[in-house]
Amino acid sequence: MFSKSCQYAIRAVAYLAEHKGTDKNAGVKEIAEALQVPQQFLAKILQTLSRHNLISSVKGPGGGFYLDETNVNAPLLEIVEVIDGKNTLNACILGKPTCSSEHPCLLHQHFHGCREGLRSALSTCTIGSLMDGKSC
Amino acid sequence: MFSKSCQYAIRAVAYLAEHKGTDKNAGVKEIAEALQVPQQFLAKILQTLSRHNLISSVKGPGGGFYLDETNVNAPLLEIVEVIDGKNTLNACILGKPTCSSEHPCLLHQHFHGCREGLRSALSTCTIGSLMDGKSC
DNA sequence: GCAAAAAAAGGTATTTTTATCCTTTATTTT
DNA sequence: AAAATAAAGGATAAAAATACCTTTTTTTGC
Repeated sequence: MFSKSCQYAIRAVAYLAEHKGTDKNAGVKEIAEALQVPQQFLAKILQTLSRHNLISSVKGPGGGFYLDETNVNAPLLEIVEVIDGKNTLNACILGKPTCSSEHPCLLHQHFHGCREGLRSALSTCTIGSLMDGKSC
Repeated sequence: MFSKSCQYAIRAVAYLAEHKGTDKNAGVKEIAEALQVPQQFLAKILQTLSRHNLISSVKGPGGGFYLDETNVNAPLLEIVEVIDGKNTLNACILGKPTCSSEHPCLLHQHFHGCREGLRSALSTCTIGSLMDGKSC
């Protein structure tokens, strides 16, 4: 469903949300250790998120990543779209290019609801809403 | 969600089901062209399915793949398990090793229902039930 | 028996994804 | 100003997934 990059991205953002309010920023090293994921790989992902203004960063001593007041308003869906592409939640589960409600694949109806449920959760749930250990 | 191998596998089996009753067997070439997927890659997948007794095959002229009376009773879930592994429908959507109902990841509850819906469809729907162009 | 057909099997090649390394740039502290 | 810190960026490496090619085995029809 989601690539590892995307999984790491969502989890990293959740980490930032949970630690928002702390005065100090979270460095790649800290996040990677907390999530138990490869540090340099995560660094790339955080760069991408930062470039797309989904998270914020400061360089230098005491620097790291954090969420500003704009970041918290973005829905989680944007993370997915930035990392895995906008089509992730539209793709046919059997990879048929022609799959749609009009020309459903044999699993279409079973998967469609699932996908839309996820999409709506990811659209509704903002990055900020993950603060204080809340779920989506 | 499913690897391409698995997507091709399910679609190929569906093709066999739809063409069951025809007196002639379906060759790799025929199936690959019908599904618009790489022939040699599909050949490997069909081999695997055959080795696991999910489909049947005969070599030589007039040979090819078909479904026998045992094959038709297997649920589609077995295809998924053979190709992508038994854990496919249990894995956490965010890749957290510890994710469970007791320790849910932040998308757990939204994804859980989806996964179980799919699992139940794939368990209920046998290969044979795809004959006559039926869906799951 | 022989030639052709078609799957089985094994190996190789390509592409994509995941992961690491190393240098540069920006910032902060001393 | 110098040193330390941490992200940014570029290039490379390793692994996995996908795709292709060649040979072998089996079967069929002549």
